[in-house]
Amino acid sequence: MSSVAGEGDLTAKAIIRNAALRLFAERGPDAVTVREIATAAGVSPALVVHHFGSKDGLRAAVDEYAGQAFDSLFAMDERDLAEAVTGDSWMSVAEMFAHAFPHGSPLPAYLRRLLLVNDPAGAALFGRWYALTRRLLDSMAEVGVARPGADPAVRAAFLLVNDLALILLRNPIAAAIGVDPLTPEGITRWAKEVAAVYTQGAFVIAPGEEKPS
Amino acid sequence: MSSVAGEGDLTAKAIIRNAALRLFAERGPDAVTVREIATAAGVSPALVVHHFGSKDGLRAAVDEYAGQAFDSLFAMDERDLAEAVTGDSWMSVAEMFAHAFPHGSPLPAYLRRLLLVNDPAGAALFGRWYALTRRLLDSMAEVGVARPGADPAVRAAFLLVNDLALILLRNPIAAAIGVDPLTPEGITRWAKEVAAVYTQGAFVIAPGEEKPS
DNA sequence: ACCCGTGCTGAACATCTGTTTAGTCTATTG
DNA sequence: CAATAGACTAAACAGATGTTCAGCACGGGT
Repeated sequence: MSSVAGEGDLTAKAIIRNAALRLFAERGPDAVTVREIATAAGVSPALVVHHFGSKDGLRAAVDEYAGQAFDSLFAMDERDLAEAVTGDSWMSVAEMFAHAFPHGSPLPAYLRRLLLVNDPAGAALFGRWYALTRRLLDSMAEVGVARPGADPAVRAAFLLVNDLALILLRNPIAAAIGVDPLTPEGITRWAKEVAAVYTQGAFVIAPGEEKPS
Repeated sequence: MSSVAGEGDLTAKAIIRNAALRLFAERGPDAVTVREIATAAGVSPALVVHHFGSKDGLRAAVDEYAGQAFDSLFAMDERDLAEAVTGDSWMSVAEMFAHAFPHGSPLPAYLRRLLLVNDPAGAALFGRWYALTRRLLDSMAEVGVARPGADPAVRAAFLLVNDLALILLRNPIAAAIGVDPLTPEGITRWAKEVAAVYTQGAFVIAPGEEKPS
């Protein structure tokens, strides 16, 4: 009996990749040894380099695998863009995450690593999401459901990073509010408050009392 | 001539700590070797363990040093809380960061690492900032400059993580909007848009068209 | 003058790392 | 059946890493 249960009839190569993905997401590729990955996958260390050439090859394979998962999410978003514009409300990246990835998936944590380390793959992903956010916001402004704002470039970035912050700071948030915000219950509660702030605002200024500066 | 210039008459121990702080912030403690730190500080590898006992000891010393820097920021915020409540506007953590730490300081990147890894020190820091945010928000609501919101716990977390996201995603944001948001110019442009969203909202709903679900 | 503690170093050590090598097992093909 | 190919492994190897050790320089106290 290997240490991996429930992997079904996956090929050993896939089992190794999955184990690496999970370990990389949790602790980062540099802090994980080939021997650890091999043990987690229930194989010998030599087999992982047999299948992936080297640890860097495995890292690349995991990057590509995760990238495809994120891109499929991205494509789904693209497809529903028109619906989102005319539809009822703002569908956040975090909501899509919570909806698309089953509980316990290592992908949110992997995305966190990707964005916070200065990884070019993470920068590219952020760039694509930013472009999408800008387009979506423009469309919504045309229809009249979004205020354009004085500085659309910054506004789009603001809305996007607010979204990503939920994924990046998932654990501290969970500790603070008492519920994991990437679970169905958590994301519902979170989205409700986000919608309130984005439609009604959070602060009040007496008319004409703009910041002078 | 050592490789370190402008360190003045700092003690060697302090020079080592500063070099370690910078390297840890950039690449993470695990990816930095004792020999690299020693070279950057212009001393021998043996001296760093002579002063700090071990690499882990150095890590702890750097953690404590950075923690004190963050806490001083925190205290400053606490002192100005009353002023902030009655004052003109929301002073974000990011604004305080941009204001308090000179350009090129490794501390923002260090905070990023602290929050990224599931470090208890990072969790504690987040917890303190969260408590402060809640208190601040309550006070502002009493005075009437902030809407309380239906779910104050979530709303405070939302506002806080939006703030931290600016620090965490500094580099991708800079690439997207073309200006580093932690520079004086960047933070001004950013804060203006944040204030607009927080006071006027970003989206419009026709009255009575609340999300049904 | 002597000693002693402190800052500091070069060299060595033990361990852990990614990787290689030689070889076993198993299934498929001729 | 023999042979070939690919999945897989145990053991070893070279390099890097954290750490230790023995000793040097040097300043202050007796």
